[in-house]
Amino acid sequence: MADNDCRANLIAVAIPLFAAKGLNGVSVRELASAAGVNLSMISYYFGGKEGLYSAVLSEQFAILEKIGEIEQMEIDTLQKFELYVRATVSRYRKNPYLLRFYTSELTNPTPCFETIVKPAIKVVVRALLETFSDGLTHKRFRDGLDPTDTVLALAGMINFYFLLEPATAELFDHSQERDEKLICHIMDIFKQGVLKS
Amino acid sequence: MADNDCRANLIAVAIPLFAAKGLNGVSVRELASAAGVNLSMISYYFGGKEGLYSAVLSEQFAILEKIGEIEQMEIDTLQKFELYVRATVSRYRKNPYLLRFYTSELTNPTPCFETIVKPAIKVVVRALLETFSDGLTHKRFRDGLDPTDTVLALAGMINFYFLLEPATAELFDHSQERDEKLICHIMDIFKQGVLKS
DNA sequence: CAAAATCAAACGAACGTTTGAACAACAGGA
DNA sequence: TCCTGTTGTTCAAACGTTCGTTTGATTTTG
Repeated sequence: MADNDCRANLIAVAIPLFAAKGLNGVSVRELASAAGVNLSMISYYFGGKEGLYSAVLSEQFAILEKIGEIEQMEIDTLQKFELYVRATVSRYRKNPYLLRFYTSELTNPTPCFETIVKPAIKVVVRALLETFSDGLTHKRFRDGLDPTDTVLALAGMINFYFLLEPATAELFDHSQERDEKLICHIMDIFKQGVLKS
Repeated sequence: MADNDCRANLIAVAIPLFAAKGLNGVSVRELASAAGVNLSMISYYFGGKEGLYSAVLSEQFAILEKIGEIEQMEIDTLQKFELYVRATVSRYRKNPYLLRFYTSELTNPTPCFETIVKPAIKVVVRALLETFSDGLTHKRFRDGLDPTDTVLALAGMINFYFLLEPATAELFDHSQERDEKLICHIMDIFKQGVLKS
């Protein structure tokens, strides 16, 4: 077995298992046999099951930090918001497990919530809030909008769509082919609402 | 101890415990000692830990079924949507644990997901979809809106706000006093969007 | 006194972790 | 080239603990 195959294998098989069943739903024996390694390797490389879980979460949420860069770009405010939506969709497509860890930690937090998840979420929220205040100074928005409610509304629209997928897969078409339409619809509702003008 | 105190006590203490830690995160000993009863009472009354969890979920999601009634009302389509948002907010305020079970089952499903959670979600989604098609026939909406994306957008805005609370409580004011403002903001964005007209 | 409810105790199974031996790779000294 | 000691990995086995459930006796109820 090559240099870090054992360690890398464990992380690779741990991602879908932890995502599907949560930290308490997977045993070290299940993880080890799925990776084809001895179960003591988990303690050897990660200091225990929670260490492996923590390593998985660090890797997963590192991707999320890049959202902060959008705010720095020299583009229109609404394009920034659209970029955020597009980045979120492609992130969930590339990594179908991130949202599971995301919401699992929100509802049933482990020690990783405070150290890994919460800071990552704050980075995203702060970037969205700054983008909104950026749009306010450019007078792109109508009056009376609350910054918090507005950015959470946008984030909610896109995140909830993927969160609900396990329950509504038979009801709706959640396939990747519809993503472009979905993005346009969400941005349309965000920008213009649903009323007849 | 009165007639069903033991059984009722177990359900009462199980709600916050299961909501916070999930099915696998709570032990029967923790449940029994929190309820002040013998741990064998769980098997006696519910046939096991999963039976108690199933009883809790049945009770929690029974509340959700009432959403279907909104669609039957003889009011304006947009008032129906607002009623849905208001019912959702007051439901989460009255029962702060429902959303935890909701999202916990979505991300880390137990056997209860197929039997209890999924059907309850479908009832809500179907009611929202019918309300939307109701609005289409009354020509209340602008053209080109996708039914699915539109109702999921509304549901996402309101649900995500509460889902994110554990992570953003220090960043935002999630207090009950802001609920009325929140509802108005969400309905405003849903109806008119954010752009300057 | 029968039936239902409650209890302390024990059950076997599964849990996460640790142990000490076995193994591989590789260095420097003869 | 061979030997040898070291270091880093891997392994089967066992560790003590906790798990969910069951048992059989005891108490409460009608």
